[in-house]
Amino acid sequence: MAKQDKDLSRITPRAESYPDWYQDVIREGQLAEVAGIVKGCMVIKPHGYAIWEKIQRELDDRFKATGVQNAYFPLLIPESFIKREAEHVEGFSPELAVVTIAGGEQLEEPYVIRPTSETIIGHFFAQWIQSHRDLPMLINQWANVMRWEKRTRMFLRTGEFLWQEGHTAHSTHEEAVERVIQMLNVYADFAQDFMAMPVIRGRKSETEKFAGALASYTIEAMMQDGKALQSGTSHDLGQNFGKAFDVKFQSKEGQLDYVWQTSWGVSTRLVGGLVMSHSDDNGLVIPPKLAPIQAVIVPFFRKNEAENEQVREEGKKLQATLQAEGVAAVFDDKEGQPGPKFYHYERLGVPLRFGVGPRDIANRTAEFKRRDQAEKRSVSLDGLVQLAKDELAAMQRELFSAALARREANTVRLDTWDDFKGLFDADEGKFVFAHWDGTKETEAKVKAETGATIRCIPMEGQGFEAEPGECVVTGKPSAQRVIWAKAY
RNA sequence: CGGGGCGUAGCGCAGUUUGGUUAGCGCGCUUGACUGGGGGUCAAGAGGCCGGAGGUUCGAAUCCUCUCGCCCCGACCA
Repeated sequence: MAKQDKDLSRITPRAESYPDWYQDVIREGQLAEVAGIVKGCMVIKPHGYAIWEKIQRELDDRFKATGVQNAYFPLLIPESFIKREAEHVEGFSPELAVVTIAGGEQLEEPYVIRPTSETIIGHFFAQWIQSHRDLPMLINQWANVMRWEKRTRMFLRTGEFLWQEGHTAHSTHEEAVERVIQMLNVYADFAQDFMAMPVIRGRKSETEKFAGALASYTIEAMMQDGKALQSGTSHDLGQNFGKAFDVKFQSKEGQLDYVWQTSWGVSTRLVGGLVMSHSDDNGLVIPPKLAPIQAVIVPFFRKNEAENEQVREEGKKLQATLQAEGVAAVFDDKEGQPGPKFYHYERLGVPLRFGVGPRDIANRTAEFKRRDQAEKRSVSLDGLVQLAKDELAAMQRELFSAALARREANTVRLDTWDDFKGLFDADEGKFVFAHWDGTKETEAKVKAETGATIRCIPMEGQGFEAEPGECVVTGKPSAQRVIWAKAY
C-alpha cells in the first residue's frame, strides 16, 4: 500500500479498463509480447508457449483416440486453389498475404500463405482417395496460419497464429456430420474439463458460418466482461470442396461420388480465453491441469547460513516429493526476498504456493496459499503432498463452477425488443437467450443497432432447450431461442 | 479503411508551446553491505545517434516537410 507510487502494481484493475487489464495480465504473466517489428504479430514467450504445449498434447491425445492421424501440408498454397470454391474465396480474399517473388524472380502464379488448408488438403485427398475403402480419411495438422487482420489483439486475433486443423473425408453425409459433432464434443469436453472454461455448443447462423461450409458448429465461452469468445469450430463442408477439388471415390455399388468432408480447429486463441476466464486483478490464474508450473516452493531465508541450508534441503525435498507424485513443482531458491517472489508467481498464475522457513521446519509446517483464494494457512509438512493433490483438484473444479456461475448469472431470456436493445445500449456484457425468425435480415438489423450477433443456435441438452415463440425483433414465428451477445 | 493518441534508457514518463551547449525522473538492472514470514534500507554504478530521412538555423528532442511504426475507438474476422 505504501508503495503505490513506485509503479509496482502494474496490472490495471478490470473495473478500470478491461482491455488494458487483459494486455497487462499477458505481459506480467509472461505469455507473449507484441512483435512490433512485424505488423499484427506476436512473440509467444516460454511461459505462454508451455501452456500452448499442454493444450496441444492433451488435444492431440484426444484426437488420436478417435482415430485421427497427424500430417503436414505446405505453408504456401497456389493462389488458384483458393479461388476454386466460390464462398471460400469471397470469405478469405480480404485477409490473404500473397507471395509474388521467390528466388529473386517474379512467380508465374503467386502463392498464398495459408489462411487455412481446406484447398491444398482437398488437392491431396483427391490423389489419396479412390475407393470407399480409403474412407474415412482422418487427418489433422498442427500448423501456423496467416490472416491479415485490420485490428489485432494478443492471442484473440493476430496476423499469424498457431492452431490445429482437422480434415476428414467420408463416404456419406451422415458419417461426416457425426464426425463434426464428435469433434465439437471433443472440444467442449477439453475446454470444460481441462481449461475449466464452460462452453455452449451450437450451430452458427448462415452469416457466421465458415466460408465454404454447409454448416458450422461452435463452442462459445463467456469471458469475464460478458462478451462471447468463439473458442473452437467444427464444420460440415458437405461436398463443396470435394467438388472443387474433384475428390471422388467409388462406392461398394461401383458408383462414383464426391466425398463428404469436415474440418475443425482450435487455435492459440484459447490462451486468450484462458486469461479472460479465470484471471484476476493480481494477474494470471491458470487451472491446475493446464498450468506448466502447478506448485512453487518459496524459501524464507535469514542471516543464519546454517538455518538457510536446512531450509534449502527441506525445499528441495519437498519439490522432489511433489514431482514424484506428478505435481509440476518448482523450488525457487534464488537470492532475494520472498515478497517479490510471491508477486512473481502470482502473476504467472501458479496454482499453489508453499512457503518454508526456519519457523516451519521447527514446527513441521509450511505456509500455504492457493492462487484463487485470498487467505494463507499453515499446513503440516507431512500430509503436504496429498494436500497439494487435493487442492489442485479442488481448484480445477471450483474455477469451472465459478465460471459457470458467472455465465449463468449473466445470461438472460428476453422477449421484447425494448429490453433487448436497452440491454445492449447499456453495454452490458450478457448472453441474451431470445427468439429469432431465422433470417439474415433480422440478424443484420440487430448487429447494426446493438452490436450483438448470434453466437450460436444451442444444441439440445445444455439447458437451452428449443421452444417455439416469436422473434424478439420482428414478431414473426421462431422455432427456438438463440444466444445473442457481443463477441471478441 | 475512417476517427483519436503516441514514438526520448529494458519499462513507464517529463522536457517540445517560448530552439541554447553535460537530456532528466521513477521503476527495473549491475556490484557491495545491512536485511529477510507480501514489492525492505543504504551506497556506488551501467545504460540514449530523443522512431527514420530531408530541411530551416551559428545551434534542433524542440520548428517545417516527408516517411515508418505502434496503441486505442469504430466498419470486416479463428
